[in-house]
Amino acid sequence: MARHLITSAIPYINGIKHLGNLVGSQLPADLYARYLRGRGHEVMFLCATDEHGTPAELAAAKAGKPVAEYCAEMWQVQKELSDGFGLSFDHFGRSSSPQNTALTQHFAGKLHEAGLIEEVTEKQVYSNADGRFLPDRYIEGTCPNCGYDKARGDQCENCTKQLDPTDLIDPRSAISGSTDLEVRETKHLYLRQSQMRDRLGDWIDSKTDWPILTTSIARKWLNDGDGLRDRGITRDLDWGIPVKRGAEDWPGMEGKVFYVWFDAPIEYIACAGEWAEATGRGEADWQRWWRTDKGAEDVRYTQFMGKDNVPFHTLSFPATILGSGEPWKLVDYIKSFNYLNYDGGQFSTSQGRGIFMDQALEILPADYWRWWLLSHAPETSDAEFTWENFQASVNKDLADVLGNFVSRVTKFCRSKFGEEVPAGGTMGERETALIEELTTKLRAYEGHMDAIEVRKAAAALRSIWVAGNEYLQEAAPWATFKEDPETAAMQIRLALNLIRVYAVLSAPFIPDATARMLASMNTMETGWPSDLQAALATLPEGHTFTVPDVLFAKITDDQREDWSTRFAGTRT
RNA sequence: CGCGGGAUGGAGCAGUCUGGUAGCUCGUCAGGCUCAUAACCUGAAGGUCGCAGGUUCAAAUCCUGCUCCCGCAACCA
Repeated sequence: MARHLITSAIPYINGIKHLGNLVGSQLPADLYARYLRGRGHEVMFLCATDEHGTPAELAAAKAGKPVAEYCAEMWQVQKELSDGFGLSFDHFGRSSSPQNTALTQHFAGKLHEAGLIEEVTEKQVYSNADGRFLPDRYIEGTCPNCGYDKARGDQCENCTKQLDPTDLIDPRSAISGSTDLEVRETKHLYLRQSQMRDRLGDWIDSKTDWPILTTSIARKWLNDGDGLRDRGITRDLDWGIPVKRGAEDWPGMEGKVFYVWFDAPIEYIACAGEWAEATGRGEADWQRWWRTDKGAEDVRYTQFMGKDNVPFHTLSFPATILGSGEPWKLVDYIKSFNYLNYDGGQFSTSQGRGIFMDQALEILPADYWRWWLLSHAPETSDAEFTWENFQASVNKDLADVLGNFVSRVTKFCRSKFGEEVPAGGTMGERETALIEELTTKLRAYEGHMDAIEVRKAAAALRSIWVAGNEYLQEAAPWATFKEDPETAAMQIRLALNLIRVYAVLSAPFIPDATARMLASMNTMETGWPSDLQAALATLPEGHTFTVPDVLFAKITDDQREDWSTRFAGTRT
């Protein structure tokens, strides 16, 4: 038994997440966590909401609520949706927690002691009407290059030229539209990542088993241009973690907060503290996951995220940890994902384009989404959601292959033997061959899951399901029953046991269906069936069961067309 | 010369690192079965692997050039 720490990129607080967000981090992380628990490992699976920054303030203002209240409400909403999708976090925390506040300030203090913090005075655009400094992206104006009148302060979307806010002609606030802007001097703290370039580079180079997507993005940032740049870790905002070094005030930094990307990854650690508090545990209980001097040296730490998050997890966060000089656990493996597109374009939170977590659960159970998203996870390139593909995959895999297997076995048994595992008969060559074949397939499934090859794991699981149908076709208990009821009983006994095995193996992908399969098989035996021979004899002769309702109803053409139309536009 | 990912039968993908008769799922067609959610099982047709060169006995796989798609480009997170 090993110990696994798993974190998913923490979703931003400013709204309900879409399926693209879900499949890029939380869902595959959950798959892995459930699998490892199923194999009997000790798992700590953490996630949280990322609550700081300008977008949170603006979203709260739009909702007409104080930002703290808005975040608390949205945390609740996201928590309920993650429960709805069966995301099995040990704790779903908040980056605005007291634990994260203290820890973020602690790290800043340590980095300061190590000489890795630099104070920089810079010029920033201030909007008098909005009463706030504006990030480059929130300044609009006319592009000096192409004349596009909605160019942003960081880049013109029309001609893609990179800009400085001061380049813009007739600049205005993207928030209020006000042109009453001025450039003010302000002081900020920079993390001297450039000092740690070699250490980070060596560390990345040592990760030869990481996905290409992960390491290539990291290397690009390390080597591009002048190399890794220092990064501002503070902002002129009201909502955030006050800038302090440890418990002490930071002279000259009054009224400023840490940059959201500085405190967000630290929440991975703080979240464990929140977990300990919420479950009545002490410091040692969470530190044994995070401090290599306090029991975490045997922990394997795996992070899940979309590709846009990679630089912060391969460079900025490790820079924070390494720079602190303290023995915090560094990530062992980073699994990153490309993007899921929706019907020819991007999912978009800001434009309300695509399917959002709440809408998804309104129309279909979580297992449908979990199965499709995971079996089509954008691992090697961007992937695309289409209703046609979704309907076809779900109907075939879940309804026809798995659901129908459960249905045909249980109904046949009920009609010929009653609702109990039939007695009699002995296994023959065909059964030996089946067990051998299933064992091979199971080892392949385990291999892909261990390697976090999500799509391959889904394909392997599916082929395990298919083997059941192939066996039934060959054994043909409906025919055997006429001349040799004892042998038919053995065949069905095996098939009923196979349902239980399928339930256990499928749990990481479709936990709700697993629960229903186990309930109908009237069993709580969920140990991993490493030894299939033994596992297929778990339900004894005479064990009662019930025929379950249809496990997965098919998606009809009418439903598909209806949803396709309904989700064609943007969310209102 | 900004960086990275991708391009394989109608659709979605694997195979590329470690060259050696192109594989999987869906769809299509044919057959079988009749226990089952008109489900299941078997078989077949269909691709020369974005384009052009090169290396080699042999290239989807290695090298060179090019085209197209997607993302990123550090103060959005």
